[in-house]
Amino acid sequence: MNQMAEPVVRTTLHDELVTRLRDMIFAGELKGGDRVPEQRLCDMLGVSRTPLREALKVLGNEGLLDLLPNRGARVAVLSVDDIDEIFPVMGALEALSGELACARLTDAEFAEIRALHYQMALHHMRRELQPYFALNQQIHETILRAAANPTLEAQYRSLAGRIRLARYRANMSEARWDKAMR
Amino acid sequence: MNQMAEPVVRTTLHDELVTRLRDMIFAGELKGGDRVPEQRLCDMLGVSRTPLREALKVLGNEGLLDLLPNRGARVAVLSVDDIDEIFPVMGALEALSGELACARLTDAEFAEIRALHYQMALHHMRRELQPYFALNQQIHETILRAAANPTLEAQYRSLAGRIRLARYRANMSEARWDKAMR
DNA sequence: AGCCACTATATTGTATGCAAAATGTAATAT
DNA sequence: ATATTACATTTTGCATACAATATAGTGGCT
Repeated sequence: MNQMAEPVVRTTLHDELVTRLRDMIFAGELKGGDRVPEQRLCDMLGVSRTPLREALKVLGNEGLLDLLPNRGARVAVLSVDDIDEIFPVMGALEALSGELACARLTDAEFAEIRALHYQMALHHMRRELQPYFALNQQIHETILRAAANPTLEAQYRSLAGRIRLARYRANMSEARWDKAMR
Repeated sequence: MNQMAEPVVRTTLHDELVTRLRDMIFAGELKGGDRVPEQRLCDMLGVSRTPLREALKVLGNEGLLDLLPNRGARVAVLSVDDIDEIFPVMGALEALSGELACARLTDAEFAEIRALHYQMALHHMRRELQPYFALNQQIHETILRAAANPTLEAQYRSLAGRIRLARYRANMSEARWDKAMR
């Protein structure tokens, strides 16, 4: 027994459904404000209502769905106020993330991030929104991983997910990543 | 119709159960590492397993319970590493909280907090743990409310709840509230 | 036509039932 | 006596069934 056995990935239906539904929301298959028709989803996914509803409760708790008693779930819609509320919190978490990461990063990794950052600044200068956001996210992911704090990661991802509900995520602006980077 | 009607508090069983179980965990009726016997709880609370299980899923997602597939839920136990992981995140949120609060506090409110803070320092000096923690929490609550950011509040409370699972919450130390206060 | 009451339908909330998996126990073998 | 297997019991996961609430459709009325 000198080889580590494959960890058995035994999963439950509702867990699967949580991630599945999350993805559907992010992919826009379930759009903001839409009702979430339980029965239809059950048919689509080939499961019964019980696990699906368990998943809905979890997503409701995460803020991705609004759960109205007796009136079903709706995909959350973010008002401008909501966004203004979430951004500072994400900012604080990013700042901490950067702080923790700095203490652990090797020079090589740090250099890589600097390179990504430089490239991102370039895209920004050229107003190339799409690549800019892609790099931006990649940098955050890298820093977050380097911070090596699963709690932080979970909290951040949760908020990032909510923000993704907002169609326009313009001005995830410079001031913030400067701060996040140090 | 010149008087605002009482808002109808129409609640669902699983929502009720989420808060109920949370309280039971905080009160220590369900202790760390214990199995959570579904059937027994159902009998105690007079509900069926369906809403109870929905509540368990939510609490699992919050990190208060560990959900083991096919093996039930256990009240989460926090390792020292877990705590070390959570504290910096809470610290960051507290810092933000203080920052936001400062921008909104009236002089009177600020003075009140200073008074509380002074009193707390006194308790600390005299090594009166119990009153110290009580005041500490009161101050945090006040600042949190003053920050007027429900998202921040929710995130913070979630972490604070997890921390409450740890029996010894010694050294929620000075360095932190200095920072949180400015 | 527009508005209200009423009925029919659909959707949600909760309870129950059943199969699969895990836990506990007793009997057997070493 | 310890370890191991086989069996009985309990517990979990999921599906279904039933009751309560909301939605929508219809007809009558002003």
